[in-house]
Amino acid sequence: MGKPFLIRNLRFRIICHSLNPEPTQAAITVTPEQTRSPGRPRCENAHQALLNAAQDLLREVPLSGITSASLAKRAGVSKATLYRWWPSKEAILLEGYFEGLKVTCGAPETEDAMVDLREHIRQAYHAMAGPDGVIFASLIADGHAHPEMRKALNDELNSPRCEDVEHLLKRAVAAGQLRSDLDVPLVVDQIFGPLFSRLMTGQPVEEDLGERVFEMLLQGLLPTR
Amino acid sequence: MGKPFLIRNLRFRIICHSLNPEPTQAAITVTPEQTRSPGRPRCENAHQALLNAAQDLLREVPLSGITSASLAKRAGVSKATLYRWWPSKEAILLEGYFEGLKVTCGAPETEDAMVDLREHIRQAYHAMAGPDGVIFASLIADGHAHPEMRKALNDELNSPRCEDVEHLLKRAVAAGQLRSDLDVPLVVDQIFGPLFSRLMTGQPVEEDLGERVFEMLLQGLLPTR
DNA sequence: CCGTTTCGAAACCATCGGTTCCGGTTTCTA
DNA sequence: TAGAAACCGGAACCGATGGTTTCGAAACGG
Repeated sequence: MGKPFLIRNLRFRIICHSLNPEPTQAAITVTPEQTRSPGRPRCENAHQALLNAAQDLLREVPLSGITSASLAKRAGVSKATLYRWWPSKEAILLEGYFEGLKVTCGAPETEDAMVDLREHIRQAYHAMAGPDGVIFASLIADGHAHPEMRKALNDELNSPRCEDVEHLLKRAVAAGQLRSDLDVPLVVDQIFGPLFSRLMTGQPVEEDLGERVFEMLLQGLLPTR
Repeated sequence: MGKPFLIRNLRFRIICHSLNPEPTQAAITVTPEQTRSPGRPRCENAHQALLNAAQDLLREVPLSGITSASLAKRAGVSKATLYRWWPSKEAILLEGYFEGLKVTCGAPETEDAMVDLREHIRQAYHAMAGPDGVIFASLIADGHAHPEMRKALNDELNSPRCEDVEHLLKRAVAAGQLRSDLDVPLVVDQIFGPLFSRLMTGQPVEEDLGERVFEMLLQGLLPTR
């Protein structure tokens, strides 16, 4: 309950996310080779095996079917070890998920904010089409029962992504490419809202959904004036 | 797992929903007084007490904190009785939730489809501002682990509401009040998307969110031409 | 009075998240 | 070389929970 919810670290901007095989370079560096404490050093194997197991299981079984025992077993590690390094099942699953994210540091900002915006949205939606979206949805759903998890997901994924889009929107407004009286945060909700509604009600996220959403948003619903 | 997921009944169009005290008239009528089977008659008290307990607990404790035991205890009823009439905790919670919905059969269709649309959206968002929205969100989230629950929620709440809006949209299009080339289902996602994104990420749903969403959708993001 | 169905209480079972204990191992330091 | 310190795996363990079963008692109709 009141337990801390530590994710080992991660400090990078995530935009397009999708579970991918190659691990990211997000390892801790606790002051490089500081007075190494005595005793047997932690077995990095076990650590990585657990994180890999988390990623694998997230892809293979529905979140509700993953148990602490199955995690440990899959990693070939004892449950005790798991709980020595992570405070909860959610914590390790989330860290595994984060570790597997494809970190695509958003379209490299061309001169045209609208181009960036379009590409950004396309990528975000694209990453959520298919099984990866279902995983993300499960985690978000689980956040309802585990506030720390929700916070981590918001802080590390949702908020950064929203801020990026806000930034692009403001650029576009400044360039006169969008209305000057936009309620920017609301536009962000408009952009990603359909993604959530699809994911949370179990409807499919088509590949081109993001583009269609954005196009419709731009034009508006009123008849051409 | 493979258990049936029966909700006693309910066959009404729900538009604006929010837990309210007065129970709806949704009782079964098994062919009025058909050959009454022998044996002790079921205690309607216990039934209603359980449904009430479900509604009360949904309002008082987070979904994840409601247990089958607490339900039974609150209703002053044995757990065995609960499971005699409902196949799972989720089933009774959902039925209790449905029973408590304020059934407001959508704005009585004026001549102006746009007026109806606006009112419709306003009501839907209004019902989700505040604690009722959190309850709905919890149930949707829980649907991720319980497919039958998701289906029930979609069939009884989400889909009908979407169909209503689709209908209104088509009317507005026919009346020339909206673009004729609209992707209607996508517009529906646009309209309710922000509601989901707010609910699922734990952000507040402001009272006027629906109106703002709709207004922005109508105008579009492009500078006035 | 009997058969049938319900009810409540309590015991019961399996699962799961999480902890604890123990014996054994790997490292550092003295 | 001897601790001390930290790690590991295995297994027992705990408490909570969803769900079931058993049993005796009530409520009905015939």
